[in-house]
Amino acid sequence: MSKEYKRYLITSALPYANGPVHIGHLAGVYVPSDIYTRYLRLKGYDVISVCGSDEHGVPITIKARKEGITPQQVVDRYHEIIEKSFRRLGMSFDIYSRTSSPTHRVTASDFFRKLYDEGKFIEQTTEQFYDEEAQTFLADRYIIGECPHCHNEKAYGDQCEKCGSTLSSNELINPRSAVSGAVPVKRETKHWYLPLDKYEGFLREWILEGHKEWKSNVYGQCKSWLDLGLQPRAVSRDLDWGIPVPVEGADGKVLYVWFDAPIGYISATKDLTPDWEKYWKSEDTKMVHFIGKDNIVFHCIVFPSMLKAHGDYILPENVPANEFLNLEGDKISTSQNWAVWLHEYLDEFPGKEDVLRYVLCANAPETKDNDFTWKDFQSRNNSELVAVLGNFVNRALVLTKKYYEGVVPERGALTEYDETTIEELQKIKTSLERNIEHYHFREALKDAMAYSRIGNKYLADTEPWKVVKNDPERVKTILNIALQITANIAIAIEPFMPFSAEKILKMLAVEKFGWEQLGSMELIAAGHTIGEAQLLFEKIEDDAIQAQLDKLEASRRAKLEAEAAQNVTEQKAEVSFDDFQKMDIRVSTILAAEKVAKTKKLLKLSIDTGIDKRTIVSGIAEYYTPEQLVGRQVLVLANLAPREIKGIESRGMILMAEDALGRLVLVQPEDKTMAGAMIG
RNA sequence: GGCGAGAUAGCUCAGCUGGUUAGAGCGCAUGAUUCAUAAUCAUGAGGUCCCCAGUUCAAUCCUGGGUCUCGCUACCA
Repeated sequence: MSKEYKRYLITSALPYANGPVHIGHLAGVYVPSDIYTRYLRLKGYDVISVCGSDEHGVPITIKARKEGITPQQVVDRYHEIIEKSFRRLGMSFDIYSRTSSPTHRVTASDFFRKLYDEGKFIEQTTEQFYDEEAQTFLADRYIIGECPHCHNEKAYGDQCEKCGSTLSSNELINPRSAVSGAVPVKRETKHWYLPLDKYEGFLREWILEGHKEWKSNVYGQCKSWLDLGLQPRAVSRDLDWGIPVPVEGADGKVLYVWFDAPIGYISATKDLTPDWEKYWKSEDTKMVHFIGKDNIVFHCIVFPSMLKAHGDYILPENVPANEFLNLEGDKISTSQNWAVWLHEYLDEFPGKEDVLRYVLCANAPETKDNDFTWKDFQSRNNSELVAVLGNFVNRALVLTKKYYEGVVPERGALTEYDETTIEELQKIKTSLERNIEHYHFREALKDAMAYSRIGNKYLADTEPWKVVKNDPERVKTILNIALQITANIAIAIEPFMPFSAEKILKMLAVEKFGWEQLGSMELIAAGHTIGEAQLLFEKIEDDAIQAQLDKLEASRRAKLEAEAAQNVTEQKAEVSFDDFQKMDIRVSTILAAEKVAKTKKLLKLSIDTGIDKRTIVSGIAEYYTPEQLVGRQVLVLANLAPREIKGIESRGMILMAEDALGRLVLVQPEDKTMAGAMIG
């Protein structure tokens, strides 16, 4: 696939405007996207990079309701935070737009209308829950009820946050509206569906045959979906926040957020340039979507089907999706406040934008989920950026100041060693380019760092501080070369660390170079006077790292405590003593335990209840191994009606305490007690 | 259990379409050095390339089976 392209269109997943951006977003999408874009620009290509806030959808309306403000106020707030923090990090989007913009409204609306007019949708009337008091249809998220699995009273219609089950609102026990509290009724509503199944053949051909070079995670996911068979997907919703469905009689209906969001790429381009069609409708444009793995289905299956249905637009040439970044061993979680937020980082580490860019690129989850740790952050800063890159640049500059008052010396005859060094230096370029063009940014970054490593080695081997004593002419050549290497570094690191690249240029007192000059030994003329030397990076001490670790721990604990306090369920209805007496709870001993085959959570336990020996199946395999359990005493509700689980008759229930996170802990007598002892 | 992705040095990762002694950075050890932010440079230690079987003259790479990790999904009194 070595097609020649005339221009590039880079898109980065639209951040959802219900919260700020964290390092997971950056490592997965934005840092790689910016590296790629900056590289293409340096090469002088016609390239535009578009992004913007995704501002519609139910979660934003829920957040607004919770805070007692309008959805527009929610998105205004986060749009500003996100845009500003992106800019501060040096994200070089040509435009950062938003889906609540007028252009987008028109674009998305027209897009829908064209497909509608051409009969590309299926219309279907279904029954949905309706809140008669608030006079509105209720999305699954807006319905609260009792979870059929764990009996949590506050389960949502799409998911129970306590036990993690995926639900549909029909399954909820005692459903009620989150809006008014009213009992919802079923009412008919009409929606439009995009028949994805009709595009299966096209997608198969296009992806499975035409794009075998896509990353294995992306290709594999696509294949999986295609093999499972695609279903029509609804493109509208009953909601009052979003883009109205542009069809007569569709009052109260908006475009479903996944339908309108990717069109945001198009409207952003429109806002950027009147020439937007050139980027979206010419086959000689190369479009690349940078996304995280959670977005693969939309960008590889749904959006291409939409574009295909529309007919005027080109398709992405590649979709280099990254995996997820973990933080200190745990999943990044907004709700548990387990994250490093970009805007906070920028405030707490002023002037260290490039350090974050560097670490997130060096550690990007390109092939599998990866872990960000503050210790690694510190180590990469101190032993790579400071010790290798910053140190070399500083050495070259300080030596020049010291020996020549900052005037670039003439280069004389080259030794064989000089020649070898220069050759080695020039070899890097090919690898660096290939790696960036194949989205191997981590490797590309190593290549970029190689210039400094070679520089350090060159100085160590040529020892100008010694040679200067008896062969000052030779030192001129050495330092000239060292300065040329420094200038090369400014080019090579620009896509990755634009701030530092700029600093180097300023210290050298030269203008920005183009990519094609990489490898040249003529970047700075002899006789040129360089500027003041300053440190590119500074060491990060242990206490700064510890402060971050403490902060993480503290914020998570605070969040957990707050949640736990909220989640203490109300006292149940009063029972009589007789009711209680009906329950036969006994101290029992676990005799044997084994995992139930083909399940993740179930253990089959042999129990001595004192009355008899029996089998109980219990869902605690995630918290206890069979070995831990054998011999332990537990409390068992013995006279619970037997129930068959996975083909095993379970007679009784092991009593367990469940914490706010749904973790289970066994309840057991404080001292060893006779099996069969009654609890009462 | 189903689907997808992974499993290579203490850590984080490269290894293109199978081919002689499996690589890099960090960390560690020893030595050199002092221009430089106690930075640098050299050398070294450290690997049953998850396990088993198969295909092949040859397998880290291909095939089959298994184990473990992550994500989605199912089950979860």
